[in-house]
Amino acid sequence: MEAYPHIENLPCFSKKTFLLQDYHLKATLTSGQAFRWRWVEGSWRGVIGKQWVQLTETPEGMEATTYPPVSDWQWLIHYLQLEIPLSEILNTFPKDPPMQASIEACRGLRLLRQDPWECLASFILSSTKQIVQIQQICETLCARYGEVILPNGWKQGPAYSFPSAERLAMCSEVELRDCKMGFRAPSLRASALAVAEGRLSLEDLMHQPLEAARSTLCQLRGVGPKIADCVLLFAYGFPGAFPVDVWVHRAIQQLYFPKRRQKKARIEAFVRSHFGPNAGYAQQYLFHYMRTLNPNPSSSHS
DNA sequence: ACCCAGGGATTTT
DNA sequence: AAAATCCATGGG
Repeated sequence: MEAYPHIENLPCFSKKTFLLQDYHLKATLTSGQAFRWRWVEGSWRGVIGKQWVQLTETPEGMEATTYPPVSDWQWLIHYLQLEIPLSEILNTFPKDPPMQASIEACRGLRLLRQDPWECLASFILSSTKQIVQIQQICETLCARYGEVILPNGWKQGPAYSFPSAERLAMCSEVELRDCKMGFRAPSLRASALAVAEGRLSLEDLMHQPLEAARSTLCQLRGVGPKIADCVLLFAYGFPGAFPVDVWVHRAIQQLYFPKRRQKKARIEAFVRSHFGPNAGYAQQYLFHYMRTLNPNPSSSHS
């Protein structure tokens, strides 16, 4: 019996501290943009690409730990959008009471810049699902079809990468359904095949105008305007993408038109004209504000 | 125009 | 303990 494992068998992590200002880590990681961050023993743990990541808040900012070790941290800076001028963005928001209240409620909330495939796949799975269930489906999918990143990366069990389009394209519809995704299975499979066979280039979308990228995404099965705009905003960073889900719809209705109910077209016209050049950012602040205001939707319809 | 198709935590009855 | 609710896309 050896008292200690051989030193060469110990996982080698790398750590780096980041000075942060105006960064609301919890709101950023739990506001329905990404589905794989978990609060474990005082830190946020997740997987970005093929890196296991642990983020621990400190008085000055944040300590990041990653496996396998890296020397260049640009990928993390980019994912977390650490270096964007947030206050300039917030200054472009409308100076109305709902937006100012939203800023007050979650100042420091940022839009992540996620991998396009993971983002597209996750939001195909998100339709008609609540955040908890989306998390569960993603977890199952990763455990079955992702690669092991770190054998004990979670509190219990290994951390997995998000499965590639190529890997998911090899799955049958039945295998995907078995991950509890129901009628979304054929949609996920179709998009995985389109990417794997090169019929859809997720890189190309980055260089296209918003409208063109949106119409490309909307041609995919299971992708409507809401899911398309989520991908355009959370993976590509199109500042004008504005996903309207029931929470945002409710926010607009209740905060901007409390007197009488507006038709859907009226709401759509309003969001297009009202929120300025960073409408997508504004949407994320409204979304989070609305959820903190009223966490249980069933008791709030009127 | 309506109804359904997974599902499972959360909330209401 | 049982029943209703949530959620957004496509198809009949």
